Amino acid sequence: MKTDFKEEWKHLNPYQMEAVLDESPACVVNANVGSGKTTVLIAKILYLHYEKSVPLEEMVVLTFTNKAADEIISRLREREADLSREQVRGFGTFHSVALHLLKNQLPVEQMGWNREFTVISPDEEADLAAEVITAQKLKVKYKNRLKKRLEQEYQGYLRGKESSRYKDDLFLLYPLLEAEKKQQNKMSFSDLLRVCTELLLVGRTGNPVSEKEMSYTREGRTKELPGEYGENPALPWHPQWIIVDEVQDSDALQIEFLEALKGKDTRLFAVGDPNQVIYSWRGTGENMFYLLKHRFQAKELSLPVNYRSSASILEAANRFQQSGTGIQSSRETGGKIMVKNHYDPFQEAEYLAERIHALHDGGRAYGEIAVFYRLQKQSEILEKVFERQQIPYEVSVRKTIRDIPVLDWLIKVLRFSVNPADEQVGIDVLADPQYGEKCTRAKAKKTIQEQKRDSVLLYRRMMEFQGQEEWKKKEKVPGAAEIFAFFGLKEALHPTASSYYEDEKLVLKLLEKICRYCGEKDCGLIDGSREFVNRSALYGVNLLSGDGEVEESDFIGNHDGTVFSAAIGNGDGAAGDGIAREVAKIGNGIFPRDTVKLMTLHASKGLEFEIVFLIGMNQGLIPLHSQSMEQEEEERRLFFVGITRAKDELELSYYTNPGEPRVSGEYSRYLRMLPPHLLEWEELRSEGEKRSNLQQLRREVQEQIREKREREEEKKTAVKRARHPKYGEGILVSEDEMTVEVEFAGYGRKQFLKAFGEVTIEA
DNA sequence: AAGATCTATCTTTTT
DNA sequence: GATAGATCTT
Repeated sequence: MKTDFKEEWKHLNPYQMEAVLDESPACVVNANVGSGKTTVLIAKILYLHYEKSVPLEEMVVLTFTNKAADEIISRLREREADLSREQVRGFGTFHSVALHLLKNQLPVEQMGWNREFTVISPDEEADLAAEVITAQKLKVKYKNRLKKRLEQEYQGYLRGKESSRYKDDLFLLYPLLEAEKKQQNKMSFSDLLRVCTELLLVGRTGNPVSEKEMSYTREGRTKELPGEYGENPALPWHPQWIIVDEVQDSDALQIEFLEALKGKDTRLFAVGDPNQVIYSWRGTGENMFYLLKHRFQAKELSLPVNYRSSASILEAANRFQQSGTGIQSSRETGGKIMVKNHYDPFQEAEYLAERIHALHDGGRAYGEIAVFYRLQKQSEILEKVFERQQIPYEVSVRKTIRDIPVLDWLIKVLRFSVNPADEQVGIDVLADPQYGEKCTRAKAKKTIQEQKRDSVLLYRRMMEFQGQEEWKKKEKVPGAAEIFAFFGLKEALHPTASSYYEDEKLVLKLLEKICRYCGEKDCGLIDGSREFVNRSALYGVNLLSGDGEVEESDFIGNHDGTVFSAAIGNGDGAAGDGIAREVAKIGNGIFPRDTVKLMTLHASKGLEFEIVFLIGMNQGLIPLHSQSMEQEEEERRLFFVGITRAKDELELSYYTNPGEPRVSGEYSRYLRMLPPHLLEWEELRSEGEKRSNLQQLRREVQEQIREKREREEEKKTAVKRARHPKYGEGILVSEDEMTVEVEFAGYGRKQFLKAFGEVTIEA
């Protein structure tokens, strides 16, 4: 085995080598863009494991996304085919590792939860908070922004600030909410990290970081904890190594988790790039990289050499590098960066289609080309035009199980089944207008609180689930059809509804996935499904596909739930229900399909392409209007991330007539910040802008986009139920001034004139 | 209940 | 820098 690495290490440069071999107590690596960060990370793990005989189980490898964790594990598996799940139990996102520790090692009971706890999403936490507010008659302002407030002010609460920003009862809500979560035996994302951190700190002595330095620990909070772990001598557990990827993205809670996890003999190795902080608006601190270095008195190494981009692209990027000593190029030359203007987004899309065709004819694969933009909605025009021009493309769209109503509901059924203490999710299931028991939330609550098992089959089955002795055994995992029948799902999915076939297929697929998961984990259905639903909460999830399988008309995504929904340039991409679109899997940054990739600048982070078009380089778009200096700096980093994705060719373009309210017809000042000798300007603005075919294109595309938006709006509006004397209860499909359209189970869709007043719509 | 005032959102999205 | 929505003031 060892010789393999010697061979591989020949390709490492001295900086990379130094990082791999470093064994300082704490080390942070300042890794420039494209400097082989992941290579170093993997080499380091392999080095420690094979050369230094550190068992993989003694390493905790933390990433920020599931995708990154999956990439590391799969690269490891290339070396060691029979790598077991157990061996890499410490590899994953901060949250998934915390979950694993809470489930398997830490005495979670001491904090008021039970080992069978489930994980809830921020949405569910906000819903629960709203209920607590009502029940306790709290005065909380801005309830429509509760989710955001809950998250934003949590740090302040933990740090012992006296009251919330708006002088209301929010800080009274937190402890009540926590009590309710304990009562219902469930944890939010931040609970996972916080509770895990606190338990790791229990009874700890001789730590490099004293508890007083823990910035979130409130006076008194730690004292409430029991002082020791009781009879378990293995605790507290500390790994030999902690390895952190993309450390610039960590937040305060994550740093504290690191501090708690790090024992006095634990070594810490963290890699990151302060120039690629583009998510600080969602809570990442600005200087986490240096904060970490300071906290752990870490040695700082750097990876200065970029192996990705041409010399001219790097010279441009260096003007936007905000920290560090500049990126060193590994390539001698590079063509100029093209700068072009277009009349408007339509003309630009037409131009791009033409250019891409030419590139393809010249031997470039579609998959080597990407188009980046600042805003999600900028993809619409490109999509329509590329469809017409027969350009195969994929757009990055985040899709998860939660976006598919029937699966969202099914997961909730399972969540309640494995944790009947979760009253809230039970109510969600029974009161679901589409798949539930056609009852109000109040009635569902009564059913659950009074445990009226006999009234509703579904409720009874959910309550009986955990009692199925057979299903506790690992050798008795049932098939999907058996579980389907057990819950009486056929009835719930309305066998006569037009959506039944699709729903049933999706449900069975997910159930099969769960059964397979139990097999892999070698556990019974009860434990397996509890773990599965928890993972699905953290995984954003698309767990519908097995690895690598790509089926037509299927719904497949990679592990972090990102799906590149594709249209293959053959007309209606958004067919039917909008779910079963043809979709391709991306994993590990490798795109199996030969398609042009369309994505936002944010989504481009971590990827690379031979040819990159960065469009909409207008003042007010790149950079987007920002109200603070910090935000403006982040816009610059975003641009930096975008241009450094390109290996060979970079083309920037702007509109002279953007046609959007906040976007100026001026080109971005960022273009003036680039060294002029690197740019080649081409004036494309022509009279062609008035070509009639282009005007027709504009009209048609705008109409299509308008329709698409309407359809989406329709879908978003909550499902309303309607009642008709003859057809009974149905689901409201659409409504205007004159008519209503209702879908009835068994009768299909019917339209009615409002004036007749036969149909009553529920509020 | 109207009118004044405050706040966040125009954007990006992970767990 | 305009606007929608919630909250506060009267």
